[in-house]
Amino acid sequence: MAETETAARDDGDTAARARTRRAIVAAAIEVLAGDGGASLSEVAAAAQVSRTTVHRYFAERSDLIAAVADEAIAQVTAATRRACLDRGPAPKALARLCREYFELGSVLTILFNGVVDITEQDWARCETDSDRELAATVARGREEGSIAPDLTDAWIVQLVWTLLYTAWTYVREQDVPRQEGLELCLRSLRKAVAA
Amino acid sequence: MAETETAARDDGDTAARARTRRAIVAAAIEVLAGDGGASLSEVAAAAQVSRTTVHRYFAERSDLIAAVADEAIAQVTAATRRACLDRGPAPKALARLCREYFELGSVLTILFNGVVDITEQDWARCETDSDRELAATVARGREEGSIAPDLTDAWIVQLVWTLLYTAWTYVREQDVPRQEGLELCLRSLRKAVAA
DNA sequence: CCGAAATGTAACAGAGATGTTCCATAGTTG
DNA sequence: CAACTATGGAACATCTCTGTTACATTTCGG
Repeated sequence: MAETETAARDDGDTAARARTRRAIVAAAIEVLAGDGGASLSEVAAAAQVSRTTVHRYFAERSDLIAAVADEAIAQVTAATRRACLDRGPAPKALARLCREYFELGSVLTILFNGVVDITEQDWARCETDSDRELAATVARGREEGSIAPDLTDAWIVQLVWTLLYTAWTYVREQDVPRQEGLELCLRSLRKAVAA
Repeated sequence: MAETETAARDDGDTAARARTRRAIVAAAIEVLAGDGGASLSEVAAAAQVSRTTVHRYFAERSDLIAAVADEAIAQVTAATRRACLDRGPAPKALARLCREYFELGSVLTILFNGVVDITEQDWARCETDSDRELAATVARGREEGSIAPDLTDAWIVQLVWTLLYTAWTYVREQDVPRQEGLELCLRSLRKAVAA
């Protein structure tokens, strides 16, 4: 949900093409979250489209990956906005952000695993605007005295992502209700960063 | 260090062959930690051995992967033993374990990423004896009242691995001293699991 | 309904990795 | 030295994935 227009439209697309393009990107996110090295055939199958069609929209594999990255970042940006990080106490804001990010599911995995594999370089989530907002909130909390002064911004940013990823893994592998995973994540984060 | 005999010897190996076999497995661990889909040529190059030689020791790729997995688990088992989990307060024991695991470096990454990719199934670290020991220590801490009663064993096990992985990533990406990453990891874990 | 747009099917060439074989060459050991 | 071991190098078939092309078929809007 919340597929706006970043990688969803190539401006020049008809409605039908836009639909197909989004279906492919969405399928790619799901498939690549499970296996970063998945073939285009698998993506095509997941999108219920022929491999040829995938190539019609994304000439090279890297083009699809780029679209996936764009879409993922767009979704994270939207989720960050919805969290209204500048409102209320910093710890509460972090919790709101986690709840929003948690809903992103596969997008979370894609980003955590370093844009799938983009250049095989595993540069993991490079600095995004969202990460900077998150870091700023952490800094605010530290000044307010609600966040531990001995933890760096970068560490806490990393920690948030890690805990979310852990929660998803936990839910998937332990076959536990989503909400339970999320609650454990929130509890652990709150205690870990508390002043 | 601590390469005992799990995947290092095929019993029937001369000293020379055992050396080569271990060099290949060690190189594979390093290379595959960086890229789970790395080719055998890359592994061979890293081991300073020809690709042919790699195939002499490991007929198929999956054989090498299996040897890597065995070696990784052996190292984790040894590290777990060194931590003497049954000694002292549970939180202290967990910290000792983290310090030991942290030293494993690439082995950590290999296991965290699900034995590289073994069957492409991303079954991530399945239950090992070490994990069970870790879980038992957590349970002990909970009974002693030193570990939060509202966090499940499985969650904390997952958390330990994730935090270690995060610490490594943090050190690598933020170009920060190893010890600083480790300390942040320990501090976060201690606070997160505290009763 | 008709035509253009969108998709599917099939085939192909090329790149890269795997796994195998054969032969040559170091190294080691008796 | 001589025999044996371990390794390197090159060549090969095979496989999978990628990217491209040509042609047939469906779909949908005017």
